[in-house]
Amino acid sequence: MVSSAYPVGVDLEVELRTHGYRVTTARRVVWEVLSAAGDHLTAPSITSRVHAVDPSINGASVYRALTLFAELGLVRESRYEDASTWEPFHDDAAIHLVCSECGQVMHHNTELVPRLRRAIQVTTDFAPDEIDVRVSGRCGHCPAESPA
Amino acid sequence: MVSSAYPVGVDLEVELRTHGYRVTTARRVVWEVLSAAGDHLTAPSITSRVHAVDPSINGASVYRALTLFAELGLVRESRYEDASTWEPFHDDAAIHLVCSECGQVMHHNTELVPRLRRAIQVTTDFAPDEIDVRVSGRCGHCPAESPA
DNA sequence: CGGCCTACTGCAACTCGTTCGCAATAGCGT
DNA sequence: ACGCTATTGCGAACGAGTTGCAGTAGGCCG
Repeated sequence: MVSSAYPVGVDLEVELRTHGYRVTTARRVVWEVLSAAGDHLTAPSITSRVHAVDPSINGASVYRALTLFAELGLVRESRYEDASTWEPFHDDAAIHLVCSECGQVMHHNTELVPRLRRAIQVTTDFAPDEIDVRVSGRCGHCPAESPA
Repeated sequence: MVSSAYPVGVDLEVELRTHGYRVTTARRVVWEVLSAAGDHLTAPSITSRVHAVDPSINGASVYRALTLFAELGLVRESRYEDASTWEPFHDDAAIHLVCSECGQVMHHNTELVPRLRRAIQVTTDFAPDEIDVRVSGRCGHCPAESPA
């Protein structure tokens, strides 16, 4: 249904109106920034990108928009390293590969995640909802650490 | 060699001395708190537990101790929800089951984690280091949500 | 066992991401 | 176009985490 791996095709206006929220400039710009990046962004970096588009949008409004989007299930907030990051919501079969050298976050789909979900359901009395997998390591573009 | 599922048997004194650090009251107390809990604790809650034992220990020292322990690989810091939590280091075959009702964090071991590690190694050019799996959901002790 | 060197601590001020209250503004239904 | 009110911008407040500095205490050496 969508061109990229992300569900960026979500119609923000419809989504907002359906739930009785107004479509405002601030919300539109924040959404544009998120969709354009398609990846993990920290709130401060979202704010600065938003400011690049429209400096009159206040930082607080960015936070409010992000919080609202999260409530609507349009984005997901996750706490990685020293800051929280936001990204368009995606299927949680995708896991996060975080390079400790360059900090880049990649996504990887694996059927091990749904399998993990089933395993939990079967072997424990825990009812799984979201599964968040984060792998730290070194990506292919970063040189191997020189041995000590 | 320990009663619980955690490697609390790590000898802090030896660990510190080996690396040329001094064994101090602050460090000992912080370590006690971590070992006693054996589970995820936020920095503020660690601080208050430390204060319960010895109110003269400053919050800053707690942070410094935690940071040091992390460098020594004795504890792991992870960012969950709205705060960072610390826990005694354990094998990462253990995944975290976080109950969204009562907030309790349980651990669960599964061979799917090592398998996931291998899968990443084989199918990507990413070299995995730590794997952190966090599952939100509802634990067996919390009542099912009443249907809308 | 006592003294010295310096790692470590307590304190307090500071940074910075995030939130909140309130008056002004701008969506949007009519 | 008008008016109701959700939403914004602003600035102040908040809280976690950090830092510099002077005093304290760990532990090595004699």
